[in-house]
Amino acid sequence: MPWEKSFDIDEAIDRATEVFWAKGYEAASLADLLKATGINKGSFYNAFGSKKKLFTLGLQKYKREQHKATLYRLSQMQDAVSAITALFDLIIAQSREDEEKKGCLFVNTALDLPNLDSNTAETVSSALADIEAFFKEQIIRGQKSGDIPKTVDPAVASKGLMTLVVGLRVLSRGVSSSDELEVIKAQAVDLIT
Amino acid sequence: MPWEKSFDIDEAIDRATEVFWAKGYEAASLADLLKATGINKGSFYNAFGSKKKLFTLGLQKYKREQHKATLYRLSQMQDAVSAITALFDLIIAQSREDEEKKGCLFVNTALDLPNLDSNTAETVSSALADIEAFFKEQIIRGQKSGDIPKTVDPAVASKGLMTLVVGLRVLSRGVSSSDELEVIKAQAVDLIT
DNA sequence: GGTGTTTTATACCAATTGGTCAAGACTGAT
DNA sequence: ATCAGTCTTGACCAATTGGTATAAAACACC
Repeated sequence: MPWEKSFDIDEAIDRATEVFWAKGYEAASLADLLKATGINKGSFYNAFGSKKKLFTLGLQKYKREQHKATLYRLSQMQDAVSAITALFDLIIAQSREDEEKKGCLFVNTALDLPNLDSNTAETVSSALADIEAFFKEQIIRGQKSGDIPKTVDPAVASKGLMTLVVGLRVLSRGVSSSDELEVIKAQAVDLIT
Repeated sequence: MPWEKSFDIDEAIDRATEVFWAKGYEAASLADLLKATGINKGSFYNAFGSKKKLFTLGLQKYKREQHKATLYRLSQMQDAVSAITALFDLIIAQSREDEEKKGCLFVNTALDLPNLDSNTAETVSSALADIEAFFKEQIIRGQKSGDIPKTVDPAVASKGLMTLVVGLRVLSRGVSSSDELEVIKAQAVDLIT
């Protein structure tokens, strides 16, 4: 009976998320979002209700489809040290290709948390907790297989590695070059060997 | 001959900087700045010329009066390890007292660099470079006095410590509790012992 | 061909954005 | 007392903010 939606809602969310990602929630204007998604203002509010709802939607979609998927893929690697270094390599590669210097959606949002709602805070916190948990699991796995010394404290080192990731993504937005990011990766490797 | 300014310009800059600090450059509205400084719009433009100029002014003033002064004070401590751990203690203490969750002015600005001018980028980069240089000097000093093992690479570890500081300040804005920040400090100490 | 729905386009809204300007208020020197 | 020079004040500006409303047109199913 009804007319099917003529635009791909999922793709519209992705396009909008990229705008939020690059500019931040506040600075991403409605005009920006409409241009990026290519849909009309009326359709926009019909489909998403408000700017904030779309942001929340995009954040959760990203977490589900990109973030978790990436961590899972890395956790399937043969050995723990490879999995850990692969995450750093991935981030550095992304930074190198990231011409808009968007950085990381979660880190960008994390720094903006005091100006956002508690709902968002929880999503971001749990995303970062996922990264920490990934590191912790890999460290324990590495210790079982003998690749990582028992002297490393998984709880401490995993939080340290997560913090390095966060810092890395900040620096990648205009402070440090790829070469410098490699040094940080070297430091991360030092932590677990 | 002229009528003296009825407000303290230095204090106005400080007040304004706190607003930029808490909200970011874009999100800090003119109305916010006027309310915080307590001066009138006309006087504002008469004194500072524009929002951007005031931001630049505040950033440089902060760097000069707070940032550099703190690093210098810490570098005067008796031993290198104390100096390094004192910086982390200071940051954690600041985070605990920071009820507005402002975080760090430079880190906040660093993450916003793609949306700001190259002038700002340079100021922020050099502020972070100062932190890295501080760590490097202290590590070298610690190695001379035998407090820090020679196996530590000053160039790598100093960048690692700086990255940890940056990450810490992001997490302090709503993700991690003070206790968790202490764990990160423990990781930092591990790096140089 | 209706019916129900979604699209587009446009106009509109109050509030806020950063910024300007002229008029008046004040001071110190003459 | 007056004058020059600076400061403060408040009105004013166009543009933009997120969001609503409304019309007509486009479409799919029965």
